[in-house]
Amino acid sequence: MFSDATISRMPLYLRELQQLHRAGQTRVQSGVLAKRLGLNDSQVRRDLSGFGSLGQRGVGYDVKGLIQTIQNTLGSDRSWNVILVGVGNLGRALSGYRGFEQQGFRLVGVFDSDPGKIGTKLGLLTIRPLEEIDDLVQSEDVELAIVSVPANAAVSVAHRLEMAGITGILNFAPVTVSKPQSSTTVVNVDLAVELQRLAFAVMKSKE
Amino acid sequence: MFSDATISRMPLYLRELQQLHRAGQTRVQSGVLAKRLGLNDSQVRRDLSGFGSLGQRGVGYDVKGLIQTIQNTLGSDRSWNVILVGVGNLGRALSGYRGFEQQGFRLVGVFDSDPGKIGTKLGLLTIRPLEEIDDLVQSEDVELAIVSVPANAAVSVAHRLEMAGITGILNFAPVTVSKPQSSTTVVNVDLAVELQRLAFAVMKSKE
DNA sequence: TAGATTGTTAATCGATTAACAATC
DNA sequence: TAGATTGTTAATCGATTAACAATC
Repeated sequence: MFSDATISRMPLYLRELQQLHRAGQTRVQSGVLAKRLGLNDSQVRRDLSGFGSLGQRGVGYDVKGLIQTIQNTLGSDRSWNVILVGVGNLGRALSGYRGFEQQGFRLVGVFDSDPGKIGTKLGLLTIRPLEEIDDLVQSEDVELAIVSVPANAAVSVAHRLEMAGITGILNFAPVTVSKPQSSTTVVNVDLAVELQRLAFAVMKSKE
Repeated sequence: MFSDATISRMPLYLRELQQLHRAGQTRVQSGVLAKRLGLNDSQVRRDLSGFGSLGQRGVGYDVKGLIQTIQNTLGSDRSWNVILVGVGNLGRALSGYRGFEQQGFRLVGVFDSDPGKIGTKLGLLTIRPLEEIDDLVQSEDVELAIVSVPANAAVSVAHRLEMAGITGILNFAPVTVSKPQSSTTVVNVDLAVELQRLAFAVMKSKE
């Protein structure tokens, strides 16, 4: 139904649509969305056509209806329980990141291996040892985990999460966590890699 | 010479090669790199072939030599001066992120619009008002900026950075900053979008 | 030499884009 | 009706992969 490329653009459409909705817009055209996201208008129509005929020719798309359809189809109408593993600088910032809860992600547990951190508070939550991951995943029906541990710990943490029944991992550790045989989905975000991508793209554009 | 897709994988190759180098490995094969990054071995050879014939048939690639070639070609043998604009939770975490300096990125200035923050310290640097961006970009030859301001400020900040002569922006604000007509390169990283991509991919895999 | 692995071509696959009939 | 914009097809473009000769 939807290609991987289309799926990965859906959160962007959703974000723009929600912004338009907040700004009081009731309709939007493919060209407008395309411009805001730096895409081609054909691409936007093609991406959205997967939902069926939602637009009105000559008029555009209904902002509210489109938001609801995307959310319904892709599961962001409900909330997801999330845990955070690794409470360093980045982990702390991620735990307080407003954008997550705004999209229906509920942080229900935070974990670290450092005995000095265990038992202390992070926001409203108490930092717990990794050994308690299984229990919480069971009791709270946790599906997603954010991993911000050091590189050398990431693979074993990912394995533990998988064993605990986590179905999705957002990995910020500077290693590619990919388990080809497993059913756990992983999205890797390496901040240093992103900055280097920028630098490389700048170099290339200067040629 | 290099496709965009290849360029965006280069930081990943570099990261794995540096890890192998630290671990004392002197040689590596395309299949090994592929496995670590979840890629196809043909793809790795094709990506690396852009540098010329660096491998030895029957043997593999020289780890150290490959690192140096990538760095030389793509400008990560030198250091880049970087500024940070927006000192919230995320900005603070980014300013202390070890991965940046390890790859030759030097944070030379931090800026915020909040008078309450201006003049206070962030690590070794003093937070300054946005008005001083131009001066610092000139005096320190700054090429890259990390933007972690609220969504509504991001576009005007990006514009200011562009005017100041910044050539690359790593944008963490939840808006797509793209200036089609400008020569400034932008890489957008929206953390909420990444988490949602994960959730959508999980939904899709469950179908 | 035999085995391994690269470099590179050609085939495949998937994603983007242009174009336009359908229709609001 | 005239103008605008969708939905969808067909064409294009680019990226991935399989395969294998070259060669260490």
